[in-house]
Amino acid sequence: MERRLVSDAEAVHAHIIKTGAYVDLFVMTFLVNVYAQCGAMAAARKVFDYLPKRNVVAWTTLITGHVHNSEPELAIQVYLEMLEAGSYPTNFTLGIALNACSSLQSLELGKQIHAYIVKYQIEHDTSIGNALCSLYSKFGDLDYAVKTFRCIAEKNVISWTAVISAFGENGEAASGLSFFSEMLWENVEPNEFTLTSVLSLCCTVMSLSLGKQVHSLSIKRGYQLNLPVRNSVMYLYLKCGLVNEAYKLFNEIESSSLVTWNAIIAGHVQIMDLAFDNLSAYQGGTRALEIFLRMIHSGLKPDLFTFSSVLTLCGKLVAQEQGEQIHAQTIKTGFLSDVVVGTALVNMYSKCGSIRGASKAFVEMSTRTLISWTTMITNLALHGKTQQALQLFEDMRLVGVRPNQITFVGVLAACGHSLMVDEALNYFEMMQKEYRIKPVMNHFELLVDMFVMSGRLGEAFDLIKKMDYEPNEFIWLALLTGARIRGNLDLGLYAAEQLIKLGPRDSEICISLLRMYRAAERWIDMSHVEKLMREEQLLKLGEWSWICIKGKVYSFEPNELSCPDNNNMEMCTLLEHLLGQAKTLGYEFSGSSELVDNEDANVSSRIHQSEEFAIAFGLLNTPNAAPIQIIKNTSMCRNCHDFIKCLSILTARKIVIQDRKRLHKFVDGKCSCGDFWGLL
DNA sequence: CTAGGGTTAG
Repeated sequence: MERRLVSDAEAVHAHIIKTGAYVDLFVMTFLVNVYAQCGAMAAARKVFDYLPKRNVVAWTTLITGHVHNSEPELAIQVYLEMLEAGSYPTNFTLGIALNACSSLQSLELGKQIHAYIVKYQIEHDTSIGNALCSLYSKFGDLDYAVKTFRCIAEKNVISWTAVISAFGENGEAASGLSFFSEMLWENVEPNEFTLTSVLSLCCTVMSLSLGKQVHSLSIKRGYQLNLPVRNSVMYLYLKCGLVNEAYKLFNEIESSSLVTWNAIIAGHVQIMDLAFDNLSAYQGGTRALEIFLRMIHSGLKPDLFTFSSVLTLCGKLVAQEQGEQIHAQTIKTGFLSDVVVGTALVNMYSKCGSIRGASKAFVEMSTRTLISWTTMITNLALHGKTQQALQLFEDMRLVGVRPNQITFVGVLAACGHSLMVDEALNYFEMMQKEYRIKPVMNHFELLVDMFVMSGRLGEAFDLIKKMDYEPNEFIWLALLTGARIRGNLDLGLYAAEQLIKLGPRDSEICISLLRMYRAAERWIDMSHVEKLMREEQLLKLGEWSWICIKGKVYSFEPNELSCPDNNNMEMCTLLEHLLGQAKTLGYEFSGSSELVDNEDANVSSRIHQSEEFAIAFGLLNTPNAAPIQIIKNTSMCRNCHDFIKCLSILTARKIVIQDRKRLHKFVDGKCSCGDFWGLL
């Protein structure tokens, strides 16, 4: 609704006085509402205080005004004042009072009001039931929210919308969608609120086909110009990869709101995960940064949604410089005190390679949620800080925060870094016995990896057979590689067979298969895989690295040192020079890049991996002591890894590389990954 | 004269 102007309210007020209508209770209650709707609560209260008489509608109007103007404490105060004055609340009053309870985050007060409702046996009333449903949903009690919904005698659109969004709020999007079909089955017409909510659920479950149906339904119902509906559709399309459709909607939205901008930025950040080997996804990241700057330029003020997304973006672009600028802005605007923004900040520093910055941000948070703790634990694990991660996990339990599945993924990853298999198994048991958490695929992946890495192939295989999930390619690949290295050909070939059944998706998997078959002298299988690589065009993942300097992203491809062109002459010279120096430190080119696995490879035609160019570019374009921060879409090879360890000594720079699988932080000749980076 | 749903973030 359009926000009214105070001057309009005053004009109405003057008119009422002139005509003498101020003696009329109905008219004056209307005036209270008018003042409330333009945010002038002091004036609203003054009019209320001069009312000739007070009835429950007048009280309710005042309470509603306070709730809508984000003054829930005052709303409850007035509600109590009303009870003291001897007025009985109606279903309208109780509904808005329950609303005040959820903004106040006071479940206690909500329960008191609920008790009153039960006492007078009015929980079947539609408006009361609706309010109760959304109250319990906001407090995370989905079961109770559904229960109250079921209690409603005559369910209307609002009841259905309330329960559908309750599922969304509590991470049960799929069930929410089945309630939507139940609603249609009952012939209840969805409105723009329902459709927006449902579109958001489609987005969560990434169901483009259903989303498209809902989109056309919303057009059929005449909501194609409704802004929230359009925002949701745009976000859905973007997140599902229909970038052009999303842009079209974005450009068509004339009075784009902050939510529109936030959604398009967030969507870009989301699709960066969609295709790691896709350059355009990363260009999407750059574009998101540009859109953010454009938004600022247009005079819109970023809010907590903007800041959370953009901080995540900076983490994904490994763009610490930008991240620090955003950090400063969150301080200036006060949004840093928001727990989601704080958590995003922790994540940003860590992903940029600064675990100290992350710890500092974490310690300085005034409140922490489960997600904040989990973020910090997972990131400590990412940096190879096993003991600190496990200690933080204990701290978290000590302050009474209950871990979830993802927390345990972080804990197991921390154990994995130090190959603490038995400790990991203890935590795995704790998760199931003490916390009744069902293991997910990630847990099995980490455990299998750990077993394999420590040579306990039998236990790895037993675990694979025991788990409730179909083993995925990661699992089989880990087993295959471990078996090959340990010379267990039977097990390795079995894993290879399973991988073939899954249909290898990329060249890294194919290369592992080739190695396995070569070790087992299975020449026919080898040629089969080679054929597959040719036919499916899996021969080589396009390989890139990126570096972000001053908000601009530069990308690099691998190249031969022997054929510099004008663009890379300076970089090639620098690399050549550093290569020579590295040799004096004992660096030796092993002759074969693991990715290429080419027996003909020899020292004279050493190929520079893309990250080396990115590093050279960084060295030439950043100040002396600045860290070099890079992203790479494939896994690093060992050869490059050795070279970059030397570079960290030679250049006295911190070098951070986020590759396809993990974070490498090179300082003084050492890497945080501990030199084994899994078996992929 | 008063209400009860919605979009974007970690």
